[in-house]
Amino acid sequence: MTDGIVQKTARVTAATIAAYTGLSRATVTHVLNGRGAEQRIRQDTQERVLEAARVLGYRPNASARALHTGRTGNVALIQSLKGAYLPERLLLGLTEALGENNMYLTLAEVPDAVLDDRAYLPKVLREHTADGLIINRIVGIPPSFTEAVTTLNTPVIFLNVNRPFDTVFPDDFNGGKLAAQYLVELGHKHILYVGSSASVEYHYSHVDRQEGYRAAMEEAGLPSTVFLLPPHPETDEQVLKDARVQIVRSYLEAAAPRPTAIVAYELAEAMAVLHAVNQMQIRLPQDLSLVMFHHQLDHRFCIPITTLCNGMHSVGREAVNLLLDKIGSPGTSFPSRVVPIQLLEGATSGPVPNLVR
Amino acid sequence: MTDGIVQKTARVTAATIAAYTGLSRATVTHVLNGRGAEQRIRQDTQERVLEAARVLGYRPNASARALHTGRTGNVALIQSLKGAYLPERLLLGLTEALGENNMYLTLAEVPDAVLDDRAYLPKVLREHTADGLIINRIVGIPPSFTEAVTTLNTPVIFLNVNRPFDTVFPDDFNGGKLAAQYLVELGHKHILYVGSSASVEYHYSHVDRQEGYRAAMEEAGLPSTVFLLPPHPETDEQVLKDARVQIVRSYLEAAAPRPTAIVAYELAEAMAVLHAVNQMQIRLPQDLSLVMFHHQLDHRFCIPITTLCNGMHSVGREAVNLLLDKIGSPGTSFPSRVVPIQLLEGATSGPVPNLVR
DNA sequence: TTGAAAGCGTTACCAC
DNA sequence: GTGGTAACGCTTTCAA
Repeated sequence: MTDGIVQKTARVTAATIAAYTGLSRATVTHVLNGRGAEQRIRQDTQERVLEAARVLGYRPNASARALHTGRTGNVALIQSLKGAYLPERLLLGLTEALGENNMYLTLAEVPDAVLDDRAYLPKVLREHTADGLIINRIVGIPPSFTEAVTTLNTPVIFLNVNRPFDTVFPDDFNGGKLAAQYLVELGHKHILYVGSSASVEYHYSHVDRQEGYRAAMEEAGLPSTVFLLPPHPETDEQVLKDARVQIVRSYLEAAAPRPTAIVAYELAEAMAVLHAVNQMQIRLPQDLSLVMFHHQLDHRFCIPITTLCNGMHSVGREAVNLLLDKIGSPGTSFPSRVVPIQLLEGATSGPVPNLVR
Repeated sequence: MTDGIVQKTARVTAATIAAYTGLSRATVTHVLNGRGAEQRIRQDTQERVLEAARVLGYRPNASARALHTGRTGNVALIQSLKGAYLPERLLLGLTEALGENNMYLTLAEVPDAVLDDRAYLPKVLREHTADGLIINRIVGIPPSFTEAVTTLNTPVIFLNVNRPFDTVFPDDFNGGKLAAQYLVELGHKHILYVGSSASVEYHYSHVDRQEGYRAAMEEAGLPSTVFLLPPHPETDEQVLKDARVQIVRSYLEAAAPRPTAIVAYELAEAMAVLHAVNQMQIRLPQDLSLVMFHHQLDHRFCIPITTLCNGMHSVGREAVNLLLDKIGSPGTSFPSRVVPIQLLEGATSGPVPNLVR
């Protein structure tokens, strides 16, 4: 039982293997890193090393390697603690692409207070922890923060904001066009866009989706109508008092002619429409088509809402590619990558009702 | 302009500061680590060091520190790539609690194929990358994987599975009880539990929620009725053909007496009920109360569904606490921590209709 | 083929 | 108060 001795040993390093096999540290690491053949190390020696590593339960120390290579193998995702937009698909795209490059994603959430305080930098930026940074704050990034980050001489890219360089974001303008074009194609003439009001400055997509819709309607020679709901509530108390269903209902009841199709800014607006329409005995998709922007065709909704999918999986993958490019050529700026939005047909959209056609 | 020289220098280390200030490396690190007073270093010397660090843009190298201290400051979250259950609240709880301990969360998603292959361990387990591991696979963890992980002599805990030791999970049994008790309290006598069938072996909560419901009904001297839907679809094509709304509707139309309240296993079941009920002109909450299990009172649903909240934020925080305990006393097993489920009242539940009362 | 040795940046102990 | 120095575990170059 040769391995009885080492069973409980705390740390197994390359040196442990060297001692165990009676070889030198260099030989061991050569074999361990697959450079055995290159270094013309005897086959049986190689096997001896590998076997020892297995028996001893050797696991290379990532910190030590990082110290030597200057690469941590980590990418940090930085975002605010509260207002984070982090759909699973995005996370999946990020980790998947990083995994393919033998890297990890480190989550570094930052309290809003810290983000806004010019003087204070979060720990992840004060240390040298990651080979690159991905900034995923949706709401306006304070310029002071952006500035602080860019002076850091660590490669940085941004996610889901509209910037000309070093950024990955979905093509919401063409997404808006696509939504309208799809409905026009189905024969709809009265297509309503339902957005959310107070948020025009909040995120570029509020503008872009709407503008895309307008552009497509104009191209089709159709009138565009935009209806903005009050911003959706943020606390549990507010949401209980929320009257958006009522507001949509009043609007639709008064609308003449009543729209036969609706483009909703996102899930919250689509749900307001859905509930209002249910109360009014309007059936989807027979009487009304409903499409919305979302990050996937959500299976949990049972009756899936036709979705303009903002391709968060691709956004994640592209972000990694862009960041790796930046890590490869430090200091260079790359043009932003705009990810197309795709239509995923659900069960809430169809041809225009006969009545009108 | 003294800092003109160092502007573009690639790496700034403690040695750079030492050279810049003309002090020794030791003095510099003493000051940098706040041991200045303790080491009785002159005030102006300290300021000189701090100023230099600021000017030079010094950021300590985490790998070097990790190498020395033996602690990486990272915790790895391991889960399958596809079937991941990762609500934002959980992530928030994890990163928040880790942040308070100056640690980071590293995401290591693992392809299912790898998880199931006995021989192959994912990179994150083959290396020494993190101080502890959190395993978050919902569906049955292959025993071979669990075994491989526990022989790793890195502290490991599990999340959202039902194990007696080293695990954090929500108290779904008492959650089920709470759901029923709440509705009984409101005067309901005919309370239906709607679950999902094929998944009884899939996750303990399928059993526990249902059993909790049964127990509470029995205690109240009321009959319990369980209706199981076919498992919810996984692909976009299947979801379009999904007939669960129809199934719920048929069931409710035939039910005598018709339930006045429903406990849904989770969002997918609640949505099936919601759509069916809408089609049948049954109003929530006047004619029917609906509650479901979920990780938060979801604001995007506009009409929020009364929720049995499985406290993912607390689960995340507790998980970190437990893991830090394990890191503190390696080798020890701790009893699992069961996080209570809380009722968040939405707009879909209320007193039993007068008719019956 | 194998071994010796330097160095990555940090910390910490021990002299001065 | 301050400075030298060893050690953490790994990689890599150069000799033997």
